Amino acid sequence: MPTIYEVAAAAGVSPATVSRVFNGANVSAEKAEAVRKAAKALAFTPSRTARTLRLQSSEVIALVIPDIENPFFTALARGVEDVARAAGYSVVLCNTDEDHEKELRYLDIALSATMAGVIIAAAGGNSDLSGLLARKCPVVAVDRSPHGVDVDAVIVDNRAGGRAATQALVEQGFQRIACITGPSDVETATQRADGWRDAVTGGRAAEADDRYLRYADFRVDGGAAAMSDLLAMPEPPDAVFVANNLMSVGALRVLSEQGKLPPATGVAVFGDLPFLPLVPIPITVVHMPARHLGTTAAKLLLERINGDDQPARTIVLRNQLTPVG
Amino acid sequence: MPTIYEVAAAAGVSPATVSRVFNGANVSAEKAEAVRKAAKALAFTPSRTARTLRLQSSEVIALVIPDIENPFFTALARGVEDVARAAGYSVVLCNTDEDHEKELRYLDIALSATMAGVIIAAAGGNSDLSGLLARKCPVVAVDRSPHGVDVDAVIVDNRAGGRAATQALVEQGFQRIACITGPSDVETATQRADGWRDAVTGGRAAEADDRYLRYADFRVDGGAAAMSDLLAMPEPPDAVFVANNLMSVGALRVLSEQGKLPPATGVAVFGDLPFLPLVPIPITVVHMPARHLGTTAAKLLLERINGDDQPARTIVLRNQLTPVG
DNA sequence: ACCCTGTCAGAAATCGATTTCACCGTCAAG
DNA sequence: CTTGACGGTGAAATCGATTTCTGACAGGGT
Repeated sequence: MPTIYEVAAAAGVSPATVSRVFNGANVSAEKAEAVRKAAKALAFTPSRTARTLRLQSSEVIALVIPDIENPFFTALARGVEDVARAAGYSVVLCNTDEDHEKELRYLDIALSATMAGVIIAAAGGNSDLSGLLARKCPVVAVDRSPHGVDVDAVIVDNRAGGRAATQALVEQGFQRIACITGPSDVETATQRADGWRDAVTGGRAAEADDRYLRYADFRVDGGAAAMSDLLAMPEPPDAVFVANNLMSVGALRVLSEQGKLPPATGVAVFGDLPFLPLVPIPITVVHMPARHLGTTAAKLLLERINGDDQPARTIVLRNQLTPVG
Repeated sequence: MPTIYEVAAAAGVSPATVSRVFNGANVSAEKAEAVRKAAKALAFTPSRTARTLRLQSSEVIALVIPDIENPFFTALARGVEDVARAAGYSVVLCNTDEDHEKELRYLDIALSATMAGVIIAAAGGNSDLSGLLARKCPVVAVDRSPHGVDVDAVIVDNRAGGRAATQALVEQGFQRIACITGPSDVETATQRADGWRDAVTGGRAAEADDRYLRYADFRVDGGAAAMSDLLAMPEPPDAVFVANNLMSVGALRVLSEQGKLPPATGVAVFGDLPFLPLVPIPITVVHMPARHLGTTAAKLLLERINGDDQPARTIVLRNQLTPVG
């Protein structure tokens, strides 16, 4: 790796001048030309590390997500990426696997590498953003807003979505509507379950319908296990609201195995499965604007990076109910 | 961000001693204790940037992939991640979107941030790894081995897989077997098509069967467009070999729309669709060991990082043919 | 003539951690 | 009693780019 000093020597100028050439300061035309030629000849690339150390900030933003194998989060990542790179920033993806330890490690890296900012879909429960906030590192929460800390957030109305999805099942005439949701320490999971509870109890007081509620892990196998469990009940449900996309794959798989696919069983899902709609199975889907969540979060973050310090905002995007199949 | 100097001052020692405490060198018990206490009190985290600058290397490896929304690559990423973090490395994901410019930019970053190494599934055509190689930055190619450069590679036997998949269709009695493959400048695409050609021509000389060959883009919509195109032929194919997972989604979607789903049409796919097998559609799948590709590539890279400099190796993993549905 | 302003460019300080070098004790071997 | 080895420590150099400070020089106004 050639350095700025070698370029300077080759061009017969000082390192300061080389730096100025690359940063658009006042340099005479001849020297600028000489520097550019020397730089090309040496295949010089300025060291980002040195630059970051000196400037105490880089043009990299960290995107911290809990499950890289979930298409929802990858679509969201694309949204973040599009906006970020248009503004000259690079995005590095960090997969926490819903694990607080991994999450903390990545946040630590973001901080000690003085990244420009962090967009985070927090792993379950109480993510520790105190380090970032104490150092005034710009943070935007997306999809899930971490417990108790006051940061910009871009979310959807999980309760309303859960309610609408469940309501659709009610209107289709199903009687015993179960709910498979995510970990009880993940906000989106409990809120979607709340929406389900709203709809099944209707105006009436809540009965003991939590018999039909299952907490799983937002993953395929968890959804399958919960579905099996529900179907094994003495009085099994005749419909199910599944609180995320991956779990619905597991649930449908089990229903398929037991010959109870829709329309025999009512199914409503929170979130899209981009690779699902091959075959006409009549299910209800609450569409998640994944990419928009990402672009919006990225825009907020860029504003913060550029010095905006108004009080934290929460942006709630709409999600649409669409029957599929 | 407190620095090592502030910790040193608080603990009443020199910065050198603080560094030694954190790097396991010889320090007396009392001083070590004092340093640790001061560091805790100040919430000190050593600056990775400064460390990287001084050591001229970091514990971060870059994983460069062409499509983050393809489950194959995210599974591969999980494999890389597992191995890397077990060895104390962090992984940053870089999505090139099959775009050479983006790819080059990320490789440039990897270099100028002195990352420990790069694992790359090259965007189509001739990826420029010369910068990395000139600087002796460890590189491992995965899934696709870049044109002309001699680096470690972990791949599957695309031609054999394509042949086996197509052969299965032949044995099922289909007569006019089409092929939808990826961009013609992506090695895996042409190799899989070669395998298809092997099987359809059997022992005989190749006829003009390229009428049934379509180059698409390895994405859902491209697969759909190619399938539509094929079905609009005067003598449409009665079976199709689709060279990657996402395109098969598009193809199946079109077949579904036209009421020609398997078994009416024969379908064989190169690569798994984790979210596909909900409904029993009889298709043939060439299983891709995505995660294994990732773990293997990561292991090779770690060996290189640790100084192994034997000649470049190519590891070919097996892929299994499995009928599904 | 004199001063002021502005442009251009180099020397040197700076960012924060690591590491070499030098030095001081202490203890064991000769 | 000397020599050497070794553990412990700090001062200072180092990694590579940026930026302040400073000075040289040119041109314009009075």
